Amino acid sequence: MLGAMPRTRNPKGAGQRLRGELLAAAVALLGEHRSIEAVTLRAVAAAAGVSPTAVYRHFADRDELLRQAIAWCWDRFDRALSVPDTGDPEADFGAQGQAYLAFAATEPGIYRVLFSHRAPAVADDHQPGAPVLAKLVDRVGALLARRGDARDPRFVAFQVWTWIHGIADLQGSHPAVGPMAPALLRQLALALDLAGPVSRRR
Amino acid sequence: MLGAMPRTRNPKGAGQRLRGELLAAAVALLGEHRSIEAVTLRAVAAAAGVSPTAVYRHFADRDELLRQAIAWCWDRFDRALSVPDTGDPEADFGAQGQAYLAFAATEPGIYRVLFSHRAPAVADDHQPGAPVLAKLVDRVGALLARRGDARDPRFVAFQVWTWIHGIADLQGSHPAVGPMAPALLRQLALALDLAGPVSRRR
DNA sequence: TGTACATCAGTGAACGCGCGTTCACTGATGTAC
DNA sequence: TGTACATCAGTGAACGCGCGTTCACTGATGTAC
Repeated sequence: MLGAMPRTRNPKGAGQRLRGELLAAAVALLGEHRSIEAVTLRAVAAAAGVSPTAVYRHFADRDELLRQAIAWCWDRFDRALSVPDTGDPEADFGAQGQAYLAFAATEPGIYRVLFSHRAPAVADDHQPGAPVLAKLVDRVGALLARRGDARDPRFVAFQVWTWIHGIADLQGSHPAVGPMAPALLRQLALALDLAGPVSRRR
Repeated sequence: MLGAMPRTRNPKGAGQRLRGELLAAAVALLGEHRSIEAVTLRAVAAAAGVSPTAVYRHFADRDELLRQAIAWCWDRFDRALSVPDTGDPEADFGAQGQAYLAFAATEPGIYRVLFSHRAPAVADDHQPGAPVLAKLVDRVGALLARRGDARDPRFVAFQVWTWIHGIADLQGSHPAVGPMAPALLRQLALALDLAGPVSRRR
């Protein structure tokens, strides 16, 4: 890929340019290998068309390089999930679900890496996925309020999240799930009484 | 662990004993590292208290050792899912769901490894998880029949599977999901009309 | 019963390789005079 | 305008390490005579 062309050295003030190229290369390799450990500093450098030692001008070590690459992935995921508010909570919820599954379908390796972390014993706020989850809780809260549904938004949000995560994760590894994903998403909203006629639950 | 004690050499006819010990060690390491690539032949040998070369008496190479270790994991998972048929499909379904989540909770690393494979372009029957899925389709079929529910058992089984996989996977990485798992499982059956009063769906 | 020997479980040294990291360096370029 | 120099992007050789795999071997033990 990038390593193929000889790559012209950056001009004097533009040393930061390589930093971005290294991060982009690391993210690409994370997606390809679907794993953090399999991404080597030397491979990232080679993909950016640069010698391994050049990496140390921008990152303290391999660990920092990969930590920042993963942070960049979270950022991309978070941005992919930012669907505009149209004032129709039901439609917005569906759009966000589609955006979630679309990201996981387009970047299955990266999606897997994002959720491959071991459970750290920290508060929910420090979890890397916290902004994503918060976004979901808000959306579900707005939707329940609009529908006059008295269920706990947090619990319902976890129902939505666990289910959509299962669809997202399996569509990347089980061939039958991918084509089913849109139907599964539609039925998810119905089964959880988040779309269609307001039901008995209050 | 095993490597600590000096280990007495197996008697003449019992060369196969080491084979089992190596597989057990490999499975343990797979669970610890939550990844296939991170498990080295040398580490497996050391855990079994044996020199690296001894592995080659039982497996052609590292690849075969790990392939067989993973097959053993599938077998364990499949056996964990074999809950007895009591004649009450509703209760059996709940028991199997609990068994599924219990396995993933007890062996989160192994569960993750089992579902970490890239999607191979083969028929469903050759998928490693095929027996598990087949078991689920059967159970769901029996349950729908008993409840006089005309939905497609295969589709409902995929709804169940994606959701339960999401719960199982996230309980191993997100601290808030674990304690919620039993409640999520109960509500799963209700939301999908697989428990409680038979609803409008036919 | 005693002994020679084939069998068999497992060892240990060695290989080439890719890894992360260090260190001293090169050479183009903007800037000060 | 010309030139010396400091700055800065990036290199290349070298290190110690753990990896998978090979090869020739060791030494205990069951068995045949």
